[in-house]
Amino acid sequence: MLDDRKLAVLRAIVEDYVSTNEPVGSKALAERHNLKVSPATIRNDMAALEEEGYITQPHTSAGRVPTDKGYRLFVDRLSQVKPLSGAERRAIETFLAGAVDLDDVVTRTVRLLAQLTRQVAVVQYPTLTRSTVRHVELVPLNDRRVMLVLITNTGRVEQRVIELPEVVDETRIAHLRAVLNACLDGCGLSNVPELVADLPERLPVEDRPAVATILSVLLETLVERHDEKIVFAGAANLAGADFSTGLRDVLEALEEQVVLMRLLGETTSDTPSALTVRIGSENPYLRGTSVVATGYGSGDNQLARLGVLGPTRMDYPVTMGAVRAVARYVSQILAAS
Amino acid sequence: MLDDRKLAVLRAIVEDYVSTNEPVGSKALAERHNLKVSPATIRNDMAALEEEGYITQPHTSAGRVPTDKGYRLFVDRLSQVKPLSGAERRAIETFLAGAVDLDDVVTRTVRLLAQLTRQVAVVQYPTLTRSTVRHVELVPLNDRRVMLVLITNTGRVEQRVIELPEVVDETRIAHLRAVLNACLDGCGLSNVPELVADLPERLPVEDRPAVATILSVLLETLVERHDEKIVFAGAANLAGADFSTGLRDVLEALEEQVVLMRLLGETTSDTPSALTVRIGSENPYLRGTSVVATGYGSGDNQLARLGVLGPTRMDYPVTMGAVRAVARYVSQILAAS
DNA sequence: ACTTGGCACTCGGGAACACAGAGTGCTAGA
DNA sequence: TCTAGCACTCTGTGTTCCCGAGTGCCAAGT
Repeated sequence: MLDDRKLAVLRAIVEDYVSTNEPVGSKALAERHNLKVSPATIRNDMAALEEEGYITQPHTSAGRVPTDKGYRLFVDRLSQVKPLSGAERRAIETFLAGAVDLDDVVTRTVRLLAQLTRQVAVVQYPTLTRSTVRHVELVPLNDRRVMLVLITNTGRVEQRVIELPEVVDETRIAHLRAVLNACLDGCGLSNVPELVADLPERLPVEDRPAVATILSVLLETLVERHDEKIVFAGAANLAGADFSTGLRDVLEALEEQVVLMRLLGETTSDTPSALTVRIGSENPYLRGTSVVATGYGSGDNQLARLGVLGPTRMDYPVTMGAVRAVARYVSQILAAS
Repeated sequence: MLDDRKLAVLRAIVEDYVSTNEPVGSKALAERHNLKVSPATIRNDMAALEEEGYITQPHTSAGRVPTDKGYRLFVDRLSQVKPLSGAERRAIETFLAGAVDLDDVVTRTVRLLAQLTRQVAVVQYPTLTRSTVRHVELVPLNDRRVMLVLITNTGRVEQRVIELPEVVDETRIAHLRAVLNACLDGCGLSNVPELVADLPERLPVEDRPAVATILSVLLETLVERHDEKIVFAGAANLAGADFSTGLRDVLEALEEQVVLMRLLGETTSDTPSALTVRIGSENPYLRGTSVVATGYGSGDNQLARLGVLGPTRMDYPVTMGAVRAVARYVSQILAAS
């Protein structure tokens, strides 16, 4: 049904439309791409493509525009990810290398990605669930308060101030800290609940109320942060583009953690580092936008996801190249630290 | 030059224009506000107001629109801050009370303010400079690495992983921690550099390289975070409004920490908790927007600033009321913790 | 000295209209 | 199967026209 030339025509339409933002007609196609055939022939092919739903015309007697289905075919079969230039790679590397802590890595990554793609970049913080405890710290603030600091192997630090039910002196706090660390050091966060389950029983009875309080806060920390933090950057890049769904909706979605989460999508367990492309109506919310995302993290344990969000009319090969490259570099940085 | 009636006319113009977003004419004014005079009289007053530069007409034979100068007069002399309703107050209180840590307080505050004012809310993190050290923690990660955690009295936690120049065993780390805390506990952050200056000399010579490394990172942390973190929310509220300067510029400014900082302005030392209103061209960048801001923090020590950013055509009394109220509540919350 | 009604004037914005140009679909011929 | 030609259909643009809101000014009234 779709011979090679028709596919070439579709590719040409997508490329032209992406670069010009104007419906593309048969004549312009024949001129710009050397397809070796006349506009009339192209018109026939276009009619076929439209019949199949890959392209559409905004109104009679205007050029054609790719549909979501057309972009999908383009991404799947007609294009290949465009690698970054050497200069860009070096820029990424040096920019990310300057990060001082996890927060900084994430902030730099999201800005970098926004600048590179000229789209809105979205980065999820490394997830807690798959990371392990590196250290638990209990810092006495005064005799009724301690600060709980949880440090993970991904460099993430969670802290909470805990109001104790009774006065507990520092040596007992220190003891508890030692016990906690002995118990949890190096363990996966998801195992923490079961590991601390019998802890109160192994401690002096007079400490139990305090321990119970501390443990409940600890568990709460793990649970609450389970819905992960997500940041974005590059909202200014939305100003130019026009969204079918309206700019307001997009901005609202960006500030809604949950929606953003859904848009980035789940890391598919089989091929975690694969690029996910969701085009237009394939998205759960925000039908008018496309999302290019991928997991990142060192090797086998994927930490979280990052990607960009933009209009369906985007340069997929370049965007995919940038997302993939940034994901690799940030994985590398995180693995090193 | 400007008698009471002319001022009343200006006030009416501002109020009408803010609520309708359309240039307001003499007839409509005479009808809606009971000014007891005829449209012709109002026209004369309007001519005088325009002469003085308080209002302007977009084109001949359209109604009048306030100028920045007009809004300025309105804010300074013709309006008073509108207090929030009881329901709103309770909503603020309960919403902010649920915060678990500093991050959470800031996030909740900025969202709350955005929702309350239907503008873009901006909140600066409590500044480090005026806060004091509550605790310094050194956590050995392995024999060549420690994590430095700095906890301030404002609940802020800074952490850094430090690569040591040589292997240092845990007891020596523990000792150093004790020394650091003895030295710094309760001290203002700005005093830290001088306080630690002679520290290496007071320690065994073999520890000095490690100590020097740790101290340099500590000082770096203080300096680097000196340019404060700023967050915003409610960008979606920009979608409706029209900015003379273009939406893109506003969005860019929002993501540029430095610009945002300048927009929020400095806390004036004499009356730190006063509301600052910058209208249109009074702003350093972003001439087309207005900023309503104020300092927050408990009592005499102001911690940072918060405020909202919107079009010059904004409801100043309501916005000012919301900003003031939120600043008070968040100050209260921070003082309690 | 202000205020008011009347009146002519100005301009923006919407409706109606024509028109050029791009693009298409179709058909007949190579 | 491709190509050339042709008639057709739109959109977008430019033009014109006109209504109406709103103004400025003047002369009369209080």
